[in-house]
Amino acid sequence: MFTEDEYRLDFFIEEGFHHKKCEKCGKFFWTRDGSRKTCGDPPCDPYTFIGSPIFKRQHSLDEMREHYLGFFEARGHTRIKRYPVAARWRDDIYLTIASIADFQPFVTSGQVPPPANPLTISQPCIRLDDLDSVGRSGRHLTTFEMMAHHVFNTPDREIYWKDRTVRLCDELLVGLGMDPLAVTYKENPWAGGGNAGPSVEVMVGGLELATLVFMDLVATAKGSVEIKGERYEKMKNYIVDTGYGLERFVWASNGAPTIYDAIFPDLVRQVADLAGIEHNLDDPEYAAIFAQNARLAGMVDLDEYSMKDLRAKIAASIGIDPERLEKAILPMERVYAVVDHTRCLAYMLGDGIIPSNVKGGYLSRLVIRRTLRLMKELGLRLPLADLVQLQISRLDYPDWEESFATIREILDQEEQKYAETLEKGMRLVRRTAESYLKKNEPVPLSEMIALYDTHGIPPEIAREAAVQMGAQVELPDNFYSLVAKKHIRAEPEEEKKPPIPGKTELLFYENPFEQEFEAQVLDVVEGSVILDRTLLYPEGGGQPADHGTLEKDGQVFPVIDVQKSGDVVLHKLAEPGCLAKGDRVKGKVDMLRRLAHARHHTATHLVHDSAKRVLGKHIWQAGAQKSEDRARLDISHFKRITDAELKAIELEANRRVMELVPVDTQFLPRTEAEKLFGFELYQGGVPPGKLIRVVRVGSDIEACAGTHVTNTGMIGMIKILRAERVQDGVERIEFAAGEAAVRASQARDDLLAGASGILRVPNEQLPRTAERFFEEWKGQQKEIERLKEDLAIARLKTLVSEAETIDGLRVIVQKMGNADIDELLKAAALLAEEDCVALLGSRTGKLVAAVGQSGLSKGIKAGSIIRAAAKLLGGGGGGRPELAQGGGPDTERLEEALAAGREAIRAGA
RNA sequence: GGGCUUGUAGAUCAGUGGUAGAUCGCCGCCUUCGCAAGGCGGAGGCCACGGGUUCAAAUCCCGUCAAGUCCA
Repeated sequence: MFTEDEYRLDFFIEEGFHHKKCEKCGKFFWTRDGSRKTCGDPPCDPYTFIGSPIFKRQHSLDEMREHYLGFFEARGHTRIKRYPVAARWRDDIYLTIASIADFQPFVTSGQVPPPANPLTISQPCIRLDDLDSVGRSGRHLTTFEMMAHHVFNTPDREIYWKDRTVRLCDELLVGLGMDPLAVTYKENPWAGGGNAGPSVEVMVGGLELATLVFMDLVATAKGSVEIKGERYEKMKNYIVDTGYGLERFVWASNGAPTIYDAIFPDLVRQVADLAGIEHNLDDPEYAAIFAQNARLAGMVDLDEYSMKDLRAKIAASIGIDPERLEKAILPMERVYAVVDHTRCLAYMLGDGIIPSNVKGGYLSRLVIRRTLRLMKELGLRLPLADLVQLQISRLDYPDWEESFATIREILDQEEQKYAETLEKGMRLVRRTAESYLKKNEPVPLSEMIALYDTHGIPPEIAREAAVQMGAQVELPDNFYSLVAKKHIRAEPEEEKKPPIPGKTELLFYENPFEQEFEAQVLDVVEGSVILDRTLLYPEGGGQPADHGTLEKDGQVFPVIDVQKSGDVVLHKLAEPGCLAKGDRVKGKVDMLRRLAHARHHTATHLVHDSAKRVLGKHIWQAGAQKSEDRARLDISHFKRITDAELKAIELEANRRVMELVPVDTQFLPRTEAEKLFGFELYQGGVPPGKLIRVVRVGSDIEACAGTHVTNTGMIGMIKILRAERVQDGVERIEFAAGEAAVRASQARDDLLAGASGILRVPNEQLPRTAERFFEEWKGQQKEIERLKEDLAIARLKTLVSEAETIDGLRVIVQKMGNADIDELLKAAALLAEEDCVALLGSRTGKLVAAVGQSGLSKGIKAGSIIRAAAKLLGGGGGGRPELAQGGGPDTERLEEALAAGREAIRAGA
């Protein structure tokens, strides 16, 4: 924990702040108000700002954002554009959950300089953790803007630290008209994401307006500071990480009963109107209900508190019937949630998150389906896309309006998909309910979990349908946590190897087609050779490692793998231990392999660019892998790529090849590159480092560390092989480039030639002929069926006439030549209809027995006959009493088998 | 990335190793002035694909493809 000194700032002393301990929660805080006894945070203090705003003037979201950014700009901060809500630069989170997330991990770790220092930003963030509380608590949002000022201090240069941070915050608040006595700064150590530090929560009127974090600790095994069970030690760099809730500032400025009424009153009104709900906050009695609801909901954690208890408490405090309260408030809670969720969707889809059943896309689908359910409950009949469009037209992002046609298509499709899922689900529910109804049992919990977990039917909907059919349903309150329990499992801890120190000079960027180089062995680590310089490309960015050789004193050692670790390149030799530290070697690159990789790599950029042209701007790379003979590119797309689109992409890509476009590569400072080209640079992930390599092929510009050809003409040809759907929302395009493309085309020719050769027709007639053959084959199959039946009928007379009489029954035991099992079955079944007992066999080792009415009444079972007979063929058999089949491999013993069968019949099997 | 589920007639689904079924839809006939309903008859299935186990696979096992769903 942190000592009091961590928080004893000059500012607090100069301003005459009192350092106090909260009477209720025991936490320490700073206040100008000598009479204050509590920390200011609910539940120690209730909301006081509802109906009596904290600030002197009411602000809209845009006004407040501008005021904030302008304030910090005027005080030496550089204004930074927002980052996307899809955190594509991170592999640990899907959504941007805080402004500091923009700068993790490379800026916070010091590997990359910040875009500006100090800086200010208003970052839209999405958090779905409290989804259930949105609309109900009066304060939870899925989407909010975190306004922030950040400082990245280094050992060489401190810009400012705790004191100025708090001063700026205080100045901002007082400047907005806050009563200086109203604010408390509550001490609350912060930890998260492997970092920690002292922090203060800024509380006014019971509302947490901001959190000021002083990140100066990093998690280590043997650190000297312990916070929340983890050990930390001091970092060299220390970071001011602030977060001011834009929406809360606006709420505080107008004192509306809920945050939703404060930040988008117009949309709340519109949606309420559409749902036919009168939402008149000018009515004091009505407004009081919502105000009291928000005040009390603000005091409790909804997760731990049941809605029913809360409602009862609120109803009691206002003095109305809980049912009346519920009736007044429930529809509005849904309206609030719909308005919030549609704003969330505007951001998600606007920033290119394609709904899917996995990863980040799943989160957008989750919100979509939740919103659709809410809309249905409210009786809203309009398309979801219309509501999202309202949100988009309200936000100042012109490019979203441009791409709205795509967003609408995605939403309409999702709406339809969900309707289908539910419809399918309802049929399943009805079948399930029916089967339990028959058994006179309630539908068990395990079925309800399966319906939700496996088929996506929310338990509430399932129950309603089942109850309608008269079935009982078992559905406990903690349903969702029971589902969650099914999924819990331990995360395997991945051990990260520390990077190897040192530096290998990379020669392949400057001289992409040099084949030979000289170098010195710096070290040998675990059988891998580290050189001071190399032409061999280490695996990375979906491009496999170069192969080649290292030569010393005329001895040649093949290199079978090349990997990067930190700034050094490790060359793995086929026979380790041949080279030692200090050796001078001559290296050589396997140029054919390298060229194949380079062609595929540049081709990947072209295919990506062409896909964007053909399919739309929502296309993002979701992964890529190259090899010598093919490459694959995964792209985000919301429906299957059609054959025609695939051809169009192929043609576009080949046009770029034919245009002989030069491939331009250059190293640029990261910040400058981002400014010039935006986040579209980062298709293949975000590389670390101050300088990033920008590869430009015509209109396609990407950050990429791979080796490329210098002109698209060198690719020669791109042949798309196929597209497959790797997940909902992600399509994979496989293709070959250069020689590999030629070979792939030839392989297809071989397929075609092989097929048309068999049918002895020219290629052009292949489809027609294949179809004719298939149709004829089907027809002949039917004809054969019919003939077998006719044959069986024709034989019937002869067979019946050869019947012997055993124990008063007509018994037929016969060989039927090469007849197959179908023929035997048909014949035997017919004989049974004639009231015979039949045992028929064929030279193929198949046996069929059938027993007619009289035989059955004597207790003769076809299965027993078959078992007795088939045993002699070294096989087995079985079936029903009236018809059974069997057989075995010892076909030459058929006579004996039939005889044994006859014996079985005689014995009354 | 992990879990669960599904693929059978045009549609919805039965079918737990032994001759592939039901309902709706479709076609024909009967009935009717005509339509709907009804009655009788019929067509329509590489049981997703490829392997394996077995005397025998829609059914069991493995893989591939297609799809649904929950979670991180």
